[in-house]
Amino acid sequence: MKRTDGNAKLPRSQGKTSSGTRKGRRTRERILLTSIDLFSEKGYDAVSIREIAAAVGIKDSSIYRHFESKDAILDEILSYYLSRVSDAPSLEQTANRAAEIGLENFFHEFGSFYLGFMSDPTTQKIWRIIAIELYHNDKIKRFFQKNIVCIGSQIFEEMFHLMIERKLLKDHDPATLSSEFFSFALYLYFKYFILEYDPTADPAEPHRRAWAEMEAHIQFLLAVAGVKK
Amino acid sequence: MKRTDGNAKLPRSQGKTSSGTRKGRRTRERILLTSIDLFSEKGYDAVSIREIAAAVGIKDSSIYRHFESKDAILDEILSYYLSRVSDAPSLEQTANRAAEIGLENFFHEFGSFYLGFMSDPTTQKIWRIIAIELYHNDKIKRFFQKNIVCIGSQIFEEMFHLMIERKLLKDHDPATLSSEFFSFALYLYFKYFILEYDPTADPAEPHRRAWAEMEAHIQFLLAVAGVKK
DNA sequence: GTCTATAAGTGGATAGAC
DNA sequence: GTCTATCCACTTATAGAC
Repeated sequence: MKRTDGNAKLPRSQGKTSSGTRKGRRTRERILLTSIDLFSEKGYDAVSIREIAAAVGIKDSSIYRHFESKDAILDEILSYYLSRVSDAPSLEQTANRAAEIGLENFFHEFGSFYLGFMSDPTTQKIWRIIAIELYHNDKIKRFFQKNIVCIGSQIFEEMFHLMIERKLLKDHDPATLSSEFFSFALYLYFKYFILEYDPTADPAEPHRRAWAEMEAHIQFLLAVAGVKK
Repeated sequence: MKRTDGNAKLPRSQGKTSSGTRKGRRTRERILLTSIDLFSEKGYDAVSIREIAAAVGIKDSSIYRHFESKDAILDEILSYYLSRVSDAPSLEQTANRAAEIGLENFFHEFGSFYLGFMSDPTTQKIWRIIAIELYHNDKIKRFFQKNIVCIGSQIFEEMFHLMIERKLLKDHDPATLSSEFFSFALYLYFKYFILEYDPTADPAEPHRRAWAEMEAHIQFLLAVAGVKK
Protein backbone atom coordinates (compact mmCIF):
# COMPACT_ATOMS: atom_id res chain seq x y z
CA MET A 1 0.00 0.00 0.00
CA LYS A 2 1.30 3.43 -0.97
CA ARG A 3 2.48 5.60 1.87
CA THR A 4 1.89 9.34 1.43
CA ASP A 5 4.64 11.84 1.96
CA GLY A 6 4.65 13.42 5.39
CA ASN A 7 6.11 16.68 4.11
CA ALA A 8 3.73 17.62 1.32
CA LYS A 9 4.15 21.11 -0.14
CA LEU A 10 1.49 23.77 0.10
CA PRO A 11 -0.03 24.94 -3.18
CA ARG A 12 1.50 27.94 -4.94
CA SER A 13 -0.03 31.36 -5.12
CA GLN A 14 -2.59 31.63 -7.94
CA GLY A 15 -4.61 34.80 -7.24
CA LYS A 16 -3.96 38.37 -8.25
CA THR A 17 -3.35 39.55 -4.72
CA SER A 18 0.17 38.28 -4.12
CA SER A 19 2.97 39.30 -6.43
CA GLY A 20 5.39 36.78 -7.85
CA THR A 21 8.44 37.81 -5.87
CA ARG A 22 10.23 35.28 -3.69
CA LYS A 23 9.56 37.28 -0.53
CA GLY A 24 5.86 37.61 -1.40
CA ARG A 25 5.44 33.87 -1.87
CA ARG A 26 7.16 33.12 1.40
CA THR A 27 4.99 35.57 3.33
CA ARG A 28 1.90 34.13 1.67
CA GLU A 29 2.91 30.63 2.73
CA ARG A 30 3.61 31.80 6.28
CA ILE A 31 0.14 33.36 6.43
CA LEU A 32 -1.37 30.07 5.27
CA LEU A 33 0.53 27.88 7.75
CA THR A 34 -0.12 30.27 10.61
CA SER A 35 -3.83 30.37 9.77
CA ILE A 36 -3.98 26.56 9.78
CA ASP A 37 -2.34 26.53 13.20
CA LEU A 38 -4.65 29.14 14.68
CA PHE A 39 -7.90 27.95 13.05
CA SER A 40 -7.24 24.38 14.19
CA GLU A 41 -6.72 25.49 17.78
CA LYS A 42 -9.45 28.12 18.16
CA GLY A 43 -11.82 27.80 15.21
CA TYR A 44 -12.32 30.00 12.16
CA ASP A 45 -14.57 32.69 13.63
CA ALA A 46 -12.58 32.98 16.84
CA VAL A 47 -9.36 33.89 14.99
CA SER A 48 -9.14 37.43 13.64
CA ILE A 49 -7.09 38.72 10.74
CA ARG A 50 -5.20 40.84 13.29
CA GLU A 51 -4.26 37.72 15.22
CA ILE A 52 -2.96 35.97 12.12
CA ALA A 53 -1.01 39.06 11.10
CA ALA A 54 0.52 39.41 14.56
CA ALA A 55 1.56 35.76 14.61
CA VAL A 56 3.15 36.12 11.16
CA GLY A 57 4.83 39.35 12.24
CA ILE A 58 3.17 41.84 9.87
CA LYS A 59 0.30 44.31 10.16
CA ASP A 60 -3.25 43.13 9.47
CA SER A 61 -3.69 45.33 6.41
CA SER A 62 -0.72 43.58 4.76
CA ILE A 63 -2.64 40.29 4.75
CA TYR A 64 -4.88 41.74 2.04
CA ARG A 65 -1.89 42.01 -0.34
CA HIS A 66 -1.76 38.17 -0.25
CA PHE A 67 -5.39 37.13 0.18
CA GLU A 68 -8.57 38.84 -0.96
CA SER A 69 -10.37 38.06 2.29
CA LYS A 70 -10.34 35.86 5.36
CA ASP A 71 -12.58 33.45 3.46
CA ALA A 72 -10.03 33.13 0.66
CA ILE A 73 -7.52 31.78 3.21
CA LEU A 74 -10.02 29.08 4.20
CA ASP A 75 -10.65 28.20 0.55
CA GLU A 76 -6.96 27.60 -0.01
CA ILE A 77 -6.71 25.47 3.14
CA LEU A 78 -9.50 23.24 1.83
CA SER A 79 -7.94 22.89 -1.61
CA TYR A 80 -4.67 21.90 -0.02
CA TYR A 81 -6.51 19.04 1.72
CA LEU A 82 -8.01 17.91 -1.59
CA SER A 83 -4.60 17.88 -3.24
CA ARG A 84 -3.39 15.51 -0.52
CA VAL A 85 -6.39 13.16 -0.78
CA SER A 86 -5.71 12.57 -4.46
CA ASP A 87 -2.56 10.67 -3.40
CA ALA A 88 -4.68 7.88 -1.87
CA PRO A 89 -4.48 4.39 -3.40
CA SER A 90 -7.23 3.12 -5.69
CA LEU A 91 -10.05 0.73 -4.73
CA GLU A 92 -8.75 -1.95 -7.06
CA GLN A 93 -5.33 -1.80 -5.38
CA THR A 94 -6.98 -1.91 -1.96
CA ALA A 95 -9.16 -4.94 -2.61
CA ASN A 96 -6.33 -6.78 -4.35
CA ARG A 97 -4.11 -6.11 -1.38
CA ALA A 98 -6.75 -7.59 0.95
CA ALA A 99 -6.98 -10.73 -1.22
CA GLU A 100 -3.20 -11.03 -1.09
CA ILE A 101 -2.54 -10.77 2.62
CA GLY A 102 -5.87 -11.83 4.15
CA LEU A 103 -8.54 -9.81 5.86
CA GLU A 104 -7.15 -9.35 9.34
CA ASN A 105 -3.69 -8.38 8.14
CA PHE A 106 -5.35 -6.04 5.69
CA PHE A 107 -7.29 -4.20 8.39
CA HIS A 108 -4.06 -3.68 10.31
CA GLU A 109 -2.28 -2.37 7.25
CA PHE A 110 -5.24 -0.15 6.53
CA GLY A 111 -4.95 1.29 10.05
CA SER A 112 -1.30 2.11 9.59
CA PHE A 113 -2.02 3.65 6.21
CA TYR A 114 -4.51 5.92 7.89
CA LEU A 115 -1.91 6.85 10.51
CA GLY A 116 0.55 7.57 7.69
CA PHE A 117 -1.92 9.86 5.96
CA MET A 118 -2.54 11.61 9.26
CA SER A 119 1.16 11.82 10.09
CA ASP A 120 1.34 15.02 8.05
CA PRO A 121 0.69 17.56 10.83
CA THR A 122 -0.91 19.97 8.38
CA THR A 123 -3.46 17.40 7.19
CA GLN A 124 -4.24 16.58 10.82
CA LYS A 125 -4.86 20.26 11.59
CA ILE A 126 -7.09 20.69 8.54
CA TRP A 127 -9.21 17.72 9.66
CA ARG A 128 -9.52 19.45 12.99
CA ILE A 129 -10.60 22.73 11.39
CA ILE A 130 -13.24 20.87 9.38
CA ALA A 131 -14.46 18.98 12.44
CA ILE A 132 -14.86 21.95 14.76
CA GLU A 133 -16.39 24.26 12.15
CA LEU A 134 -18.76 21.63 10.76
CA TYR A 135 -21.90 23.18 12.21
CA HIS A 136 -20.90 26.84 12.02
CA ASN A 137 -19.73 27.25 8.47
CA ASP A 138 -21.81 26.22 5.48
CA LYS A 139 -18.85 25.96 3.13
CA ILE A 140 -17.07 23.57 5.49
CA LYS A 141 -20.26 21.59 6.06
CA ARG A 142 -20.72 21.02 2.34
CA PHE A 143 -17.03 20.17 1.99
CA PHE A 144 -17.30 17.58 4.78
CA GLN A 145 -20.48 16.03 3.39
CA LYS A 146 -19.05 15.75 -0.10
CA ASN A 147 -15.38 14.97 0.41
CA ILE A 148 -15.46 13.00 3.65
CA VAL A 149 -18.87 11.44 4.36
CA CYS A 150 -20.08 10.86 0.81
CA ILE A 151 -16.79 9.81 -0.78
CA GLY A 152 -15.76 7.93 2.36
CA SER A 153 -18.85 5.72 2.58
CA GLN A 154 -18.78 5.13 -1.19
CA ILE A 155 -15.19 3.94 -1.04
CA PHE A 156 -15.90 1.57 1.85
CA GLU A 157 -19.03 0.30 0.15
CA GLU A 158 -17.20 -0.51 -3.08
CA MET A 159 -14.30 -1.96 -1.10
CA PHE A 160 -16.63 -4.34 0.77
CA HIS A 161 -18.37 -5.14 -2.52
CA LEU A 162 -15.06 -6.17 -4.09
CA MET A 163 -14.15 -8.20 -0.99
CA ILE A 164 -17.42 -10.11 -1.17
CA GLU A 165 -16.84 -10.72 -4.88
CA ARG A 166 -13.43 -12.16 -4.02
CA LYS A 167 -15.03 -14.37 -1.29
CA LEU A 168 -13.14 -12.58 1.47
CA LEU A 169 -16.42 -11.76 3.24
CA LYS A 170 -19.81 -13.43 3.51
CA ASP A 171 -22.52 -12.23 1.15
CA HIS A 172 -23.70 -9.29 3.29
CA ASP A 173 -25.11 -5.97 2.08
CA PRO A 174 -22.03 -3.82 1.28
CA ALA A 175 -23.90 -0.63 2.21
CA THR A 176 -24.64 -1.96 5.70
CA LEU A 177 -21.05 -3.10 6.19
CA SER A 178 -19.77 0.26 5.00
CA SER A 179 -22.10 2.09 7.34
CA GLU A 180 -21.01 -0.12 10.28
CA PHE A 181 -17.34 0.48 9.54
CA PHE A 182 -17.47 4.15 8.59
CA SER A 183 -19.78 5.30 11.40
CA PHE A 184 -17.50 3.72 13.99
CA ALA A 185 -14.39 5.29 12.46
CA LEU A 186 -16.01 8.75 12.54
CA TYR A 187 -17.19 8.16 16.10
CA LEU A 188 -13.68 7.29 17.24
CA TYR A 189 -12.18 10.25 15.42
CA PHE A 190 -14.53 12.76 17.01
CA LYS A 191 -14.32 11.17 20.43
CA TYR A 192 -10.55 10.84 20.77
CA PHE A 193 -9.17 13.52 18.48
CA ILE A 194 -11.69 16.32 18.84
CA LEU A 195 -13.80 15.91 21.97
CA GLU A 196 -10.96 14.68 24.20
CA TYR A 197 -8.29 16.67 22.36
CA ASP A 198 -5.63 18.04 24.68
CA PRO A 199 -2.71 19.86 23.02
CA THR A 200 -0.58 19.44 26.16
CA ALA A 201 -0.99 15.65 26.47
CA ASP A 202 0.98 12.85 24.81
CA PRO A 203 -0.41 12.58 21.25
CA ALA A 204 0.26 8.82 21.14
CA GLU A 205 -2.25 8.10 23.90
CA PRO A 206 -5.48 8.91 21.97
CA HIS A 207 -4.10 6.90 19.03
CA ARG A 208 -3.52 3.90 21.27
CA ARG A 209 -6.98 4.08 22.77
CA ALA A 210 -8.75 4.68 19.47
CA TRP A 211 -6.93 1.77 17.88
CA ALA A 212 -7.79 -0.57 20.75
CA GLU A 213 -11.48 0.24 20.27
CA MET A 214 -11.14 -0.16 16.53
CA GLU A 215 -9.65 -3.64 16.95
CA ALA A 216 -12.60 -4.69 19.10
CA HIS A 217 -14.96 -3.31 16.47
CA ILE A 218 -13.23 -5.16 13.63
CA GLN A 219 -13.44 -8.42 15.59
CA PHE A 220 -17.13 -7.70 16.03
CA LEU A 221 -17.66 -7.05 12.31
CA LEU A 222 -15.75 -10.18 11.34
CA ALA A 223 -17.89 -12.26 13.71
CA VAL A 224 -20.86 -11.40 11.51
CA ALA A 225 -19.38 -10.98 8.07
CA GLY A 226 -16.01 -12.79 8.11
CA VAL A 227 -15.28 -15.98 6.19
CA LYS A 228 -13.35 -18.67 8.02
CA LYS A 229 -10.06 -19.81 6.50
CA MET B 1 -42.14 2.12 29.64
CA LYS B 2 -42.79 5.57 31.02
CA ARG B 3 -43.52 8.24 28.47
CA THR B 4 -42.26 11.71 29.33
CA ASP B 5 -44.50 14.74 29.14
CA GLY B 6 -44.20 16.70 25.92
CA ASN B 7 -45.10 19.99 27.59
CA ALA B 8 -42.65 20.18 30.46
CA LYS B 9 -42.46 23.52 32.26
CA LEU B 10 -39.36 25.65 32.30
CA PRO B 11 -37.68 26.14 35.70
CA ARG B 12 -38.63 29.16 37.78
CA SER B 13 -36.46 32.18 38.31
CA GLN B 14 -33.96 31.65 41.12
CA GLY B 15 -31.40 34.47 40.77
CA LYS B 16 -31.41 37.95 42.17
CA THR B 17 -31.81 39.64 38.81
CA SER B 18 -35.49 39.06 38.11
CA SER B 19 -38.09 40.25 40.56
CA GLY B 20 -40.97 38.09 41.68
CA THR B 21 -43.76 39.93 39.87
CA ARG B 22 -45.99 38.07 37.44
CA LYS B 23 -44.90 40.24 34.50
CA GLY B 24 -41.22 39.79 35.37
CA ARG B 25 -41.51 36.00 35.41
CA ARG B 26 -43.29 35.97 32.09
CA THR B 27 -40.69 38.19 30.43
CA ARG B 28 -37.94 36.03 31.89
CA GLU B 29 -39.53 32.92 30.45
CA ARG B 30 -39.98 34.59 27.07
CA ILE B 31 -36.28 35.50 27.05
CA LEU B 32 -35.40 31.89 27.81
CA LEU B 33 -37.64 30.38 25.12
CA THR B 34 -36.52 32.93 22.54
CA SER B 35 -32.89 32.26 23.36
CA ILE B 36 -33.40 28.50 22.91
CA ASP B 37 -35.00 29.16 19.52
CA LEU B 38 -32.23 31.46 18.33
CA PHE B 39 -29.29 29.51 19.79
CA SER B 40 -30.56 26.28 18.25
CA GLU B 41 -30.83 27.87 14.82
CA LYS B 42 -27.67 29.97 14.71
CA GLY B 43 -25.43 28.89 17.59
CA TYR B 44 -24.58 30.61 20.87
CA ASP B 45 -21.85 32.99 19.69
CA ALA B 46 -23.74 34.00 16.56
CA VAL B 47 -26.74 35.28 18.53
CA SER B 48 -26.31 38.62 20.27
CA ILE B 49 -28.10 39.94 23.34
CA ARG B 50 -29.50 42.66 21.06
CA GLU B 51 -31.00 40.01 18.78
CA ILE B 52 -32.65 38.16 21.67
CA ALA B 53 -34.05 41.42 23.04
CA ALA B 54 -35.42 42.44 19.65
CA ALA B 55 -37.14 39.05 19.21
CA VAL B 56 -38.67 39.30 22.69
CA GLY B 57 -39.72 42.89 21.99
CA ILE B 58 -37.67 44.72 24.62
CA LYS B 59 -34.41 46.67 24.60
CA ASP B 60 -31.13 44.81 25.13
CA SER B 61 -30.36 46.52 28.42
CA SER B 62 -33.60 45.15 29.87
CA ILE B 63 -32.31 41.59 29.48
CA TYR B 64 -29.89 42.29 32.33
CA ARG B 65 -32.80 42.81 34.73
CA HIS B 66 -33.61 39.11 34.22
CA PHE B 67 -30.22 37.48 33.64
CA GLU B 68 -26.81 38.44 34.96
CA SER B 69 -25.14 37.73 31.62
CA LYS B 70 -25.52 35.92 28.32
CA ASP B 71 -23.77 32.97 29.90
CA ALA B 72 -26.39 32.80 32.66
CA ILE B 73 -29.06 32.23 30.00
CA LEU B 74 -27.09 29.25 28.68
CA ASP B 75 -26.67 27.88 32.20
CA GLU B 76 -30.40 27.87 32.72
CA ILE B 77 -31.00 26.19 29.35
CA LEU B 78 -28.67 23.36 30.38
CA SER B 79 -30.30 22.92 33.78
CA TYR B 80 -33.69 22.70 32.11
CA TYR B 81 -32.37 19.78 30.05
CA LEU B 82 -31.11 18.03 33.20
CA SER B 83 -34.51 18.42 34.87
CA ARG B 84 -36.09 16.62 31.92
CA VAL B 85 -33.55 13.77 31.89
CA SER B 86 -34.37 12.90 35.49
CA ASP B 87 -37.77 11.69 34.26
CA ALA B 88 -36.16 8.76 32.41
CA PRO B 89 -37.01 5.20 33.52
CA SER B 90 -34.54 3.19 35.63
CA LEU B 91 -32.23 0.47 34.33
CA GLU B 92 -33.99 -2.21 36.35
CA GLN B 93 -37.32 -1.25 34.74
CA THR B 94 -35.67 -1.25 31.31
CA ALA B 95 -34.09 -4.69 31.59
CA ASN B 96 -37.24 -6.19 33.14
CA ARG B 97 -39.25 -4.78 30.28
CA ALA B 98 -36.92 -6.45 27.77
CA ALA B 99 -37.27 -9.79 29.56
CA GLU B 100 -41.05 -9.38 29.44
CA ILE B 101 -41.61 -8.60 25.78
CA GLY B 102 -38.52 -10.05 24.10
CA LEU B 103 -35.49 -8.38 22.62
CA GLU B 104 -36.74 -7.26 19.23
CA ASN B 105 -39.98 -5.83 20.57
CA PHE B 106 -37.97 -4.12 23.24
CA PHE B 107 -35.70 -2.39 20.76
CA HIS B 108 -38.74 -1.06 18.94
CA GLU B 109 -40.30 0.19 22.15
CA PHE B 110 -36.99 1.75 23.07
CA GLY B 111 -36.98 3.61 19.77
CA SER B 112 -40.44 5.01 20.34
CA PHE B 113 -39.49 6.01 23.89
CA TYR B 114 -36.62 7.98 22.45
CA LEU B 115 -38.97 9.65 19.99
CA GLY B 116 -41.31 10.47 22.89
CA PHE B 117 -38.49 12.06 24.85
CA MET B 118 -37.53 14.06 21.77
CA SER B 119 -41.13 15.03 21.01
CA ASP B 120 -40.75 17.97 23.39
CA PRO B 121 -39.63 20.65 20.89
CA THR B 122 -37.65 22.44 23.59
CA THR B 123 -35.62 19.34 24.45
CA GLN B 124 -34.96 18.82 20.76
CA LYS B 125 -33.68 22.37 20.39
CA ILE B 126 -31.44 22.06 23.44
CA TRP B 127 -29.88 18.90 21.97
CA ARG B 128 -29.24 20.91 18.86
CA ILE B 129 -27.59 23.73 20.81
CA ILE B 130 -25.35 21.22 22.56
CA ALA B 131 -24.47 19.49 19.29
CA ILE B 132 -23.53 22.58 17.33
CA GLU B 133 -21.62 24.28 20.17
CA LEU B 134 -19.78 21.12 21.23
CA TYR B 135 -16.41 22.24 19.92
CA HIS B 136 -16.73 25.97 20.52
CA ASN B 137 -17.83 26.18 24.12
CA ASP B 138 -15.99 24.46 26.95
CA LYS B 139 -18.96 24.46 29.28
CA ILE B 140 -21.13 22.72 26.68
CA LYS B 141 -18.35 20.27 25.86
CA ARG B 142 -18.03 19.22 29.49
CA PHE B 143 -21.82 19.01 29.79
CA PHE B 144 -22.00 16.75 26.72
CA GLN B 145 -19.16 14.51 27.88
CA LYS B 146 -20.64 14.09 31.34
CA ASN B 147 -24.38 14.05 30.77
CA ILE B 148 -24.63 12.47 27.34
CA VAL B 149 -21.55 10.41 26.40
CA CYS B 150 -20.51 9.22 29.85
CA ILE B 151 -23.94 8.59 31.37
CA GLY B 152 -25.24 7.30 28.03
CA SER B 153 -22.61 4.61 27.55
CA GLN B 154 -22.83 3.62 31.21
CA ILE B 155 -26.57 3.12 30.95
CA PHE B 156 -26.26 1.01 27.81
CA GLU B 157 -23.42 -1.00 29.32
CA GLU B 158 -25.42 -1.82 32.44
CA MET B 159 -28.50 -2.50 30.35
CA PHE B 160 -26.61 -5.03 28.21
CA HIS B 161 -25.08 -6.50 31.37
CA LEU B 162 -28.54 -7.11 32.83
CA MET B 163 -29.76 -8.55 29.52
CA ILE B 164 -26.88 -11.04 29.46
CA GLU B 165 -27.62 -11.96 33.09
CA ARG B 166 -31.22 -12.65 32.10
CA LYS B 167 -30.00 -14.79 29.14
CA LEU B 168 -31.52 -12.40 26.60
CA LEU B 169 -28.13 -11.99 24.92
CA LYS B 170 -25.08 -14.18 24.43
CA ASP B 171 -22.23 -13.77 26.89
CA HIS B 172 -20.52 -10.86 25.07
CA ASP B 173 -18.54 -8.01 26.65
CA PRO B 174 -21.21 -5.43 27.69
CA ALA B 175 -18.78 -2.55 27.13
CA THR B 176 -18.25 -3.59 23.50
CA LEU B 177 -21.97 -4.00 22.92
CA SER B 178 -22.65 -0.61 24.50
CA SER B 179 -20.01 1.03 22.35
CA GLU B 180 -21.45 -0.61 19.20
CA PHE B 181 -24.95 0.56 20.04
CA PHE B 182 -24.19 4.01 21.39
CA SER B 183 -21.68 5.03 18.72
CA PHE B 184 -24.18 4.22 15.99
CA ALA B 185 -26.97 6.13 17.72
CA LEU B 186 -24.76 9.21 18.02
CA TYR B 187 -23.67 8.85 14.40
CA LEU B 188 -27.27 8.76 13.21
CA TYR B 189 -28.24 11.70 15.36
CA PHE B 190 -25.46 13.92 14.06
CA LYS B 191 -25.91 12.80 10.47
CA TYR B 192 -29.67 13.18 10.14
CA PHE B 193 -30.58 15.79 12.74
CA ILE B 194 -27.59 18.11 12.67
CA LEU B 195 -25.56 17.70 9.49
CA GLU B 196 -28.54 17.26 7.16
CA TYR B 197 -30.84 19.48 9.25
CA ASP B 198 -33.18 21.56 7.14
CA PRO B 199 -35.77 23.67 9.01
CA THR B 200 -37.91 24.00 5.88
CA ALA B 201 -38.17 20.25 5.14
CA ASP B 202 -40.63 17.67 6.49
CA PRO B 203 -39.34 16.76 9.98
CA ALA B 204 -40.69 13.19 9.67
CA GLU B 205 -38.32 12.34 6.83
CA PRO B 206 -35.02 12.33 8.77
CA HIS B 207 -36.76 10.29 11.48
CA ARG B 208 -37.82 7.70 8.93
CA ARG B 209 -34.39 7.44 7.41
CA ALA B 210 -32.57 7.33 10.74
CA TRP B 211 -34.90 4.63 12.01
CA ALA B 212 -34.44 2.51 8.89
CA GLU B 213 -30.68 2.58 9.41
CA MET B 214 -31.12 1.82 13.10
CA GLU B 215 -33.20 -1.26 12.29
CA ALA B 216 -30.45 -2.57 10.01
CA HIS B 217 -27.92 -1.94 12.74
CA ILE B 218 -29.98 -3.76 15.38
CA GLN B 219 -30.32 -6.76 13.07
CA PHE B 220 -26.58 -6.65 12.66
CA LEU B 221 -25.98 -6.55 16.43
CA LEU B 222 -28.44 -9.37 17.06
CA ALA B 223 -26.69 -11.51 14.44
CA VAL B 224 -23.60 -11.46 16.68
CA ALA B 225 -25.02 -11.19 20.16
CA GLY B 226 -28.63 -12.35 19.95
CA VAL B 227 -29.97 -15.55 21.50
CA LYS B 228 -32.30 -17.65 19.37
CA LYS B 229 -35.75 -18.32 20.71
C1' DG C 1 5.01 44.89 0.17
C1' DT C 2 4.54 46.95 4.44
C1' DC C 3 3.09 50.54 6.99
C1' DT C 4 -0.35 54.16 9.59
C1' DA C 5 -4.81 55.66 9.94
C1' DT C 6 -9.42 55.06 9.63
C1' DA C 7 -13.95 53.62 8.20
C1' DA C 8 -18.11 51.33 9.54
C1' DG C 9 -19.75 48.07 11.97
C1' DT C 10 -20.29 44.41 15.68
C1' DG C 11 -20.22 42.58 20.44
C1' DG C 12 -21.41 42.49 25.91
C1' DA C 13 -22.42 45.20 29.52
C1' DT C 14 -23.58 49.57 32.49
C1' DA C 15 -25.66 54.32 34.31
C1' DG C 16 -29.31 56.61 35.33
C1' DA C 17 -34.00 58.81 33.95
C1' DC C 18 -38.73 57.48 34.41
C1' DG D 1 -38.95 46.86 34.67
C1' DT D 2 -38.17 49.26 30.70
C1' DC D 3 -36.16 52.86 28.47
C1' DT D 4 -32.17 56.06 26.20
C1' DA D 5 -27.58 56.83 25.89
C1' DT D 6 -23.16 55.40 26.18
C1' DC D 7 -18.60 52.83 26.94
C1' DC D 8 -15.06 50.16 25.26
C1' DA D 9 -13.15 46.39 23.06
C1' DC D 10 -13.12 44.23 19.00
C1' DT D 11 -14.23 42.88 13.97
C1' DT D 12 -13.25 42.93 8.55
C1' DA D 13 -11.69 45.69 5.23
C1' DT D 14 -9.85 49.97 2.64
C1' DA D 15 -6.95 54.42 1.41
C1' DG D 16 -2.94 56.15 0.66
C1' DA D 17 2.05 57.36 2.32
C1' DC D 18 6.55 55.32 1.85
